[in-house]
Amino acid sequence: MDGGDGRYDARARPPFAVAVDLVVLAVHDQLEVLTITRGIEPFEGVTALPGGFVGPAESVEEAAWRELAEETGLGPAELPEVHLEQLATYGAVDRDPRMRVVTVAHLALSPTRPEPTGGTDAAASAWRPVEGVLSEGLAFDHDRILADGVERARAKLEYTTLAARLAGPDFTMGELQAVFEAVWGVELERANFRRKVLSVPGFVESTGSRRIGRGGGAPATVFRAGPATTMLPPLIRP
Amino acid sequence: MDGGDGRYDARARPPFAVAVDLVVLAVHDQLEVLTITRGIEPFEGVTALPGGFVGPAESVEEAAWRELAEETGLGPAELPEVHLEQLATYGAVDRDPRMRVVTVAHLALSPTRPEPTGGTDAAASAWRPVEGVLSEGLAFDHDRILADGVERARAKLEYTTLAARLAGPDFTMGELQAVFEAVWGVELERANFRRKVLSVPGFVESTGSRRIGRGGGAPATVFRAGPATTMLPPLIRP
DNA sequence: GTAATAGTGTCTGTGAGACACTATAAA
DNA sequence: TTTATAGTGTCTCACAGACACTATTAC
Repeated sequence: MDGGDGRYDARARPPFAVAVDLVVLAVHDQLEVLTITRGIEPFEGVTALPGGFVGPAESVEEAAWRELAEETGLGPAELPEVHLEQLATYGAVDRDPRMRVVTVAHLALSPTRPEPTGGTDAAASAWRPVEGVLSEGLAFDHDRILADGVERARAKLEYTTLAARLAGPDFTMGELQAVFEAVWGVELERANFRRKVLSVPGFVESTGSRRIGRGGGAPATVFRAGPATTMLPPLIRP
Repeated sequence: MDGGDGRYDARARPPFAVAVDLVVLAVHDQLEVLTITRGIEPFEGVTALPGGFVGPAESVEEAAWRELAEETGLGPAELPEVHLEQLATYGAVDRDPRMRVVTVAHLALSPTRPEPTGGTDAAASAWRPVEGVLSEGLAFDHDRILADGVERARAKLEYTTLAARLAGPDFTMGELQAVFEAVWGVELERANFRRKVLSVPGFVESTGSRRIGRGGGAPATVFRAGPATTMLPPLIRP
């Protein structure tokens, strides 16, 4: 790790702070992201991603889960339903004007859109459409982090079964298709989509019940996520 | 980044060190990785990945390129031929027994296997087969980092044109196929492989010349890497 | 009735996999 | 000659995309 050259003295090193930032995505009608409005300088009043510093006694992964729980207000019962993975690390020298901060960004995909009552400043948290947030801009380098997170989510829908988690505890085939269409920003052919999803073993399971959607129409079979995690061959976006 | 809660004091924070570690891969006959043998405790005499600390005035990415140049001895002329990308960040509390170190691992793919004459301890650097290194074990959590790096490389060959860079400045179709087979550890069907590679626009370009390989046989067309970076549809490993 | 959604059937084109065949080199 | 590699041809099967058709609900 240090190249074995012996140049090692903890006190002599300048202070690095290590943080985690979260790209928390959910689908309502469009793709939405959990944002905060900063209450202090720098970037006071500007939209930013939730996050915080990694504590001395917690791993980076533990810090990400802790921040996720704090910002969403989700409890131990609902948190396991959220998918959390490391996204990338951002370490430009001047990305934070206050001091040297290296942040490990994480991507979270939530089946629901919990009211952001938790966290240290609840009123400043809000779910907002990704498209609007990206066009209006974010504090620090959070524009790029959000863009990278959205791209990761888009790519992961292609070869994993994560969409079934994003679609909620249960869902109709139309609702699952709507998740793909919202994340990818495209329209899919209904019949081919259904065939593909049902052809992947363990992607979805029928619950046996049926449900009628908003605009009427025939009752649809209700599914839940199955045990599979990957899709082979993938479902490639058009 | 700090959640806007104002709990901010650089001096009050415990010292985090931020490091970069490198998984440098090249294909000779098998898939090989650049390793060092640690000269100091902890893990003195144990195989490890090259790496080092991020300096106060350099970005994480700059530190990765600097370490890559130091460890491989490659100069400004050859370094651009190496593919370098961020792999993942490892932040367990006790991953380094000396102090809290968060390391940003990077993956490097080199077309050649330069003699590791550079670095601070040249004699301790060596190219070794990935399979053997993984079975013998590595210092710190470098086992997992190497395994993650190899898996990333395997996945990237599927949907990018990186194999053409790994195959060297120029290569025959048989040599390019050998790169895929070494990284994936499988055998591919020659005719179908050739057709697939040639069907991707910009994957490879013919140089016009021909070359005869080790075991004789008909002279083969020599190719070089083309401008394309992605493969659609992908070349999926069996 | 119309509009909207769910579910199924079917045709076509692309491409991967398997395998056969010819050509050109070294030993 | 044998052996090894390069290059091409062809057949089959899986699957994505497009589109048509019926069924069931709300209005």
